[in-house]
Amino acid sequence: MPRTTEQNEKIREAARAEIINSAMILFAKNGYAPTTTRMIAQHAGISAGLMYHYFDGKESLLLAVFENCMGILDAAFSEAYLGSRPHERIAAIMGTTFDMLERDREFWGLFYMLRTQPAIMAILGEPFRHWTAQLRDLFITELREAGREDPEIEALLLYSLIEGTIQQYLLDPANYPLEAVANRIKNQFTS
Amino acid sequence: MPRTTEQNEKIREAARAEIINSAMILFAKNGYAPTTTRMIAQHAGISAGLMYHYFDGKESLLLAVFENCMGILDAAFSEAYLGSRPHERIAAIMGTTFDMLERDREFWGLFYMLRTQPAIMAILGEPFRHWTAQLRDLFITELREAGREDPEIEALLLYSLIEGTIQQYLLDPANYPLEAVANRIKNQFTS
Amino acid sequence: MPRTTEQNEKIREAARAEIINSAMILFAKNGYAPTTTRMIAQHAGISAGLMYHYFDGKESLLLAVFENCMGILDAAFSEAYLGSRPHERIAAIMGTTFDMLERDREFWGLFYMLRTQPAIMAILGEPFRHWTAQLRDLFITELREAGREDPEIEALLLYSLIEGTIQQYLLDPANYPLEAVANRIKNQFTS
Amino acid sequence: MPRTTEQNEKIREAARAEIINSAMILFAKNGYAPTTTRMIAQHAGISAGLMYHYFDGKESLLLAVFENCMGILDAAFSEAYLGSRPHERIAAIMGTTFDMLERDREFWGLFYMLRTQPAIMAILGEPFRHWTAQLRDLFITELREAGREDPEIEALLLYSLIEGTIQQYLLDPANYPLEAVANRIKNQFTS
DNA sequence: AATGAATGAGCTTTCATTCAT
DNA sequence: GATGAATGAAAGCTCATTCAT
Repeated sequence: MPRTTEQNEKIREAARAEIINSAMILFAKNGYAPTTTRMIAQHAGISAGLMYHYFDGKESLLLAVFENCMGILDAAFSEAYLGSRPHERIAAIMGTTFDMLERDREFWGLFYMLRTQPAIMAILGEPFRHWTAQLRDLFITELREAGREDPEIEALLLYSLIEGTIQQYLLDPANYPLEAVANRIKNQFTS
Repeated sequence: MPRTTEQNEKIREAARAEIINSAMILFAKNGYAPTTTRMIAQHAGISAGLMYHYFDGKESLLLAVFENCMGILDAAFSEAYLGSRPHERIAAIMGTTFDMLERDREFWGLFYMLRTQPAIMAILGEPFRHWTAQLRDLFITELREAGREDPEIEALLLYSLIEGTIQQYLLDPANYPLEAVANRIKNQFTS
Repeated sequence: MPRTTEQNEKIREAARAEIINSAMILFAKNGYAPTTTRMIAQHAGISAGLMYHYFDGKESLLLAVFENCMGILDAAFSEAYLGSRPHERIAAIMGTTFDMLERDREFWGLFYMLRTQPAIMAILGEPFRHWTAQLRDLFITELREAGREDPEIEALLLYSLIEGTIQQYLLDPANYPLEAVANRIKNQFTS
Repeated sequence: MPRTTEQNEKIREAARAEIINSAMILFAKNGYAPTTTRMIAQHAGISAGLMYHYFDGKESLLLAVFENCMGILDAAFSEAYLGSRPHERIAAIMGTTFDMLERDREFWGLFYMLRTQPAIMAILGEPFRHWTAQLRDLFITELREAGREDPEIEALLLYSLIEGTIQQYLLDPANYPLEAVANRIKNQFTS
């Protein structure tokens, strides 16, 4: 008895997700180039060839991985945004960010690994810049409404602080006083 | 009659430098893995095999490249440090950093590309962490002498600001107001 | 629909055998080092890469070749042993050996080529010494039961005669009176 | 002051001998293919390029090595031959052979390694066969003069015994009763 | 005679991808 | 949808050999 279209769709979706998930884990651990498609297939519990039913190739999978990253961040930031009141949004987003950072370092390692690769940015640079701009605009709006002067520059500073902090934390998580730094940043921008 | 040791030394030094330089340019442009040893040799104007007279292999060359990067930064920062008076050192180092950034984006792209690659940090992580710690200590000393309270945390914030700013500038150099941001940071930490 | 495990097993076994066979022929003809993996693949009628699905590398293939050699000899000697009565076993084994020698010189050329290579004996020396010892013990038992005095030394002499004869035959098969020599040895040890 | 022709000749001869000697040692230890010309040059204490003033290439050096081997054997056998009386020559040559074997295993390992290599025998097979024939003829003459019947076959048996014994000794020198075997062979052929 | 920097062909090996089943 | 045998381009690397000095 052949499967129904619906069942097939479910299988497809689950398999796709599993492949992306495996790729994320392995890319984060080893980097993009050193991770072979076979490693991904094995980790996902499928055969080497099946990957090509779901993705056009390794590069296509990479794109999906990056989109997945941005999707995860979007969801988290949207939730933080919607769940917070005006003037508290920056704090909410920062809180979410640093919570995620502590919970899932690999995710952020992957994220920064991807965005510093020339080959990857050549493909994904534009969507990423757009995504960045949106978040920055949100900061600007919040800072302006909070009555800060020069909110454009302030937003950039805030963005730099967050990114820089993430990177330094990742360099040596055991010894970095993430909480103290996070609090200091929050105080500075949400007074 | 064979060349003198001195002549050979000159040849060797020039060739080594040329190879490292070519590798830096190509790694910065394409990333480490996508850059082949043949590409490097061709760019350096030498044969494919000669690279292996000078380096044990591609990984060994990468190490040399990273050391070269740190050497360049050390030289620049040392000069800034020695050429400035106490209380002005942070400003001097920041000035040097942002000047270098504008003059040679590729260099910084390479630098951040290297330090976000798991495979690379597995080799170079320790020296890099050490190097980072030294710079941070310099910041702490300066901030303490300037009478700032909590200089340890402040130093981390400063470090984050600089790193984050560099990365955002690199994401979209044409539209990033580097000077304005740099000035703002300087004002904040050298009041 | 994918192949069944059984089908795959058949394919694998056939391919493995074909690769080993090709390697034996080419190693025998050219020696180990001068035979390239490409030559083996071409002779086996497969692509250059497929060899690496079946063997870990060239050295691993060499090991398989040697094991195959010993397996062939074991099978032949076992048959000779089981098919002969006590006191006739030495003659049976010698007969088998010299028959094989005339039928397949390359096989023996390969065998002696392998066991005189230092790099190869570094890997295969131990199993080979063990294999040799077993055959010698069989000789000793037979000679003792035949009532010869000093069967240990006699066994060594017999072994030397057989090996030395094989090597001299291989040096110039057209002119070597193998049969006469073989008969003489048989007479000497099975009187 | 330039060197005299004579001095040059001396230097040349010494250098040639040193290169051959180094090659013998390294070929014996590693085999022909795995030994690089650089290893030989280094062992001989000369530069990589200089070897090509003395030999046309690696293969040419190999030829010289084999000729050197045969020369060493010739010298030893000639001495044994000339220093012994008729009817004692086989004993003398065997004595010399087994003495040399115990004193310099590597030499014999090299010798058998070379003569079992197809690539080498393709070049050196003919001279070697000739050399072998001469020794065998000497055996025949001696055996005939000693009144043995069928001296041609006896000579082949003797040759086989000697070669086979050498090879088995080399396989496991520590445990092989060389002296006992040698005595037994001597008794058998010089009664 | 002597050096060692330089060459480049060709090696083993890897791996994204295809395809018969 | 699923398998894994098969492909072949291209990678890193070695090494006999050449050549300017």
